[in-house]
Amino acid sequence: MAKRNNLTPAEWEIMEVVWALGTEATVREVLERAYPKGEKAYTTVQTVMNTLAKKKLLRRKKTGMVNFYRPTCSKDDMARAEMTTMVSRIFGGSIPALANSLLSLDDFSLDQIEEIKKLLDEKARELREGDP
Amino acid sequence: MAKRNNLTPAEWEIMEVVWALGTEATVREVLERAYPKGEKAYTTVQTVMNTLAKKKLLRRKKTGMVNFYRPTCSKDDMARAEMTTMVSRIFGGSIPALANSLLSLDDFSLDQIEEIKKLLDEKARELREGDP
DNA sequence: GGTAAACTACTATGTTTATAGGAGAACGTC
DNA sequence: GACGTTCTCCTATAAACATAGTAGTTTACC
Repeated sequence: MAKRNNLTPAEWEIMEVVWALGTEATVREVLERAYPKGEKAYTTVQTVMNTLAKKKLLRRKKTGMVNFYRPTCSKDDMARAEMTTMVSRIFGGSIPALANSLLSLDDFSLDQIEEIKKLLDEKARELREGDP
Repeated sequence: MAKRNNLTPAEWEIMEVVWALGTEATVREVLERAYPKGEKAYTTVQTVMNTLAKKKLLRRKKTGMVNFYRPTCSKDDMARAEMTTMVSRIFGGSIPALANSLLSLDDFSLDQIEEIKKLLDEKARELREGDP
């Protein structure tokens, strides 16, 4: 597995847009999508995207004079990585402990609980069949 | 000013120990518990604890010449806050989305699934009794 | 072929994080 | 009552983060 790269809030904001844009994106595209009212400068976005490239979360390829950036991993992958970090830092590696905290976040309806239990059963079945 | 309070890794490390120590703690106690082999300097721990006090996560009270620090919130509270931040930043505010990501973590075991199902049952019982 | 637009690369500033050293005050002990 | 220990407070450094300006290069158009 790759190395431990956690994203800053600004980096997340940019990555969200890159993921949303699909295959690849230029600085200008990201800028216009993320900050249509000019909330950030072109060069700011550029700098963030370059540090993301340095962190190997975007791959940069120049075509003509323009750099195209393409994500090296999916948002799901990144989310999982972030979750893993959180589980280990905050919940001592215990996913149930996180789940417990999650349960107290919001009031869950009985329906939601049932639904999650179904998901868990499904996952359990997968696990049993996957490596018996 | 808004209460924008997320903990850095170093701050978490210190808070963990303070919580573990119980009611209140001095810098030296935390130092000895957290870094028994002198991995960090006394003043480093002190600085972190002071920034935690500035962030209102520890309350500082001087008795004689010694400062005693006591947490202003529980670890659970803090974990919840962190989770909330994460849910909104990464999962667009959707707890189910987070749950889904959680389920795809690869070190998810059958035992853990059982444990979480128990938690869900408990929560469901609470809901039925508390909210008829 | 000159000019404006868009782009890149490099650099800069201010802030936060992480770590720690030094000066000086208070306390216990002999 | 001087001495060493332990504490606080203030200050300092280096790295990372957030934001952006400048200079110079390429392209597109008239």
